[in-house]
Amino acid sequence: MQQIADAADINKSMLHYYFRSKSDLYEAVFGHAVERFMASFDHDALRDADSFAELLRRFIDGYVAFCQAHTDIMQLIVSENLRGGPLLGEHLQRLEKTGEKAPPHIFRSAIESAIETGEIRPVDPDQTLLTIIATCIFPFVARPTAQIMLSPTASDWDAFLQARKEHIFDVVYHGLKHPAVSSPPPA
Amino acid sequence: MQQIADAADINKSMLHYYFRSKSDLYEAVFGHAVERFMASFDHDALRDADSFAELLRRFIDGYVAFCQAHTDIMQLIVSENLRGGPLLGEHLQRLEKTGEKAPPHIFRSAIESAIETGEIRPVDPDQTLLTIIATCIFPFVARPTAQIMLSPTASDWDAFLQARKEHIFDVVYHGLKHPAVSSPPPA
DNA sequence: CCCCGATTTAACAACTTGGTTAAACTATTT
DNA sequence: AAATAGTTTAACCAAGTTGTTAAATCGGGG
Repeated sequence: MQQIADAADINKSMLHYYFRSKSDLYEAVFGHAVERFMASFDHDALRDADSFAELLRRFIDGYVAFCQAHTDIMQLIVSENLRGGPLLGEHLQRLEKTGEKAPPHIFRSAIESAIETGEIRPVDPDQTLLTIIATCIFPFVARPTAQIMLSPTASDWDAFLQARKEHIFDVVYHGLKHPAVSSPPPA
Repeated sequence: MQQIADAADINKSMLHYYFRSKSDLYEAVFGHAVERFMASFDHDALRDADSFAELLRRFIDGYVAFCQAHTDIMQLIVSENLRGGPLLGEHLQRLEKTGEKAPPHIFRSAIESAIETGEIRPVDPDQTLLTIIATCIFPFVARPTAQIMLSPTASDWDAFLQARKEHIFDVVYHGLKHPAVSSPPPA
């Protein structure tokens, strides 16, 4: 608490004044992180995409960029997940009530639409969503290992991420789209 | 240390007797976890696969199964990664010296071969490896969130993982293989 | 001007932590 | 039987933890 107060350039007593206990403080911080994290699913560029391919590309770009810019937030959320995440329940359900639709649900329904129009193969939307998120987030979660085992050194990390966006889109979209046809498959 | 000693059903003094300090103990445990984790890349079933598709399928099955059976090991490794992983360097390099080839490298060269034979498209092996690992591990890293936002409740978690193996193979292999041709592409 | 909330300061209490120490006891080996 | 390594017990210490308390200080609005 002392260190937190110092870093925030306020007084330790003030911390207890506004946040009764350390766990209260953590919960507040975590709630803030969850909101920002969820909001990252839902930026304007996603709304005016004329194809699923375009939507997917923008989603990947935005998502990786968010993790890149706010590594701390992402780490906090992953960390809470690793712990078993007792707080996740409350906060996620709170967001589902507040916003009409939780951000990831938007993308999921986009997947379902794309299946109906025949742009992509019939896949499980949940699994697909998880796959996309996983490929975007994981480099940040396992960054030290990735940097040791794969080629990228710390210096060209940004370049690696740039290439990653393209790779994810490339592999995932090829993995989802209908093979060699652009129209819906035979019923 | 007291709790650890109790859980191990030994005496607290014994812990300091064998492991001088808590960080020594942690390092030993972590090293053990790394070895087991790396070994999971390298099981016999991988060696006699007659196609990249079969290799990929077996790798995914084995990897998800490992995470399922040894969640604690995986959590420890991910956790250390999140912390910035100062220990990862030593242990990973130690393994690279010991074993002739680090396990993930085997799979990477398999990707390269499959590219040469034309079974799959020319993709970045590093990125591809990271993608496959990410899709396998991430459900465990983000399990609480996944269970809240996606359909699976705790009871059918195993069924979800079973379906996940198939989904990963389905999407990733479709994403990698050459579209509609089984022979190498025109030079 | 005075009051009141926000803020600071500093000391303090209760408790947990990692780690040490010394003495006694046990089992095995020589 | 004697020596030795492993093991237990229990008390203890220094440092760090969260959290509390009370008094002093500051700043603005009625």
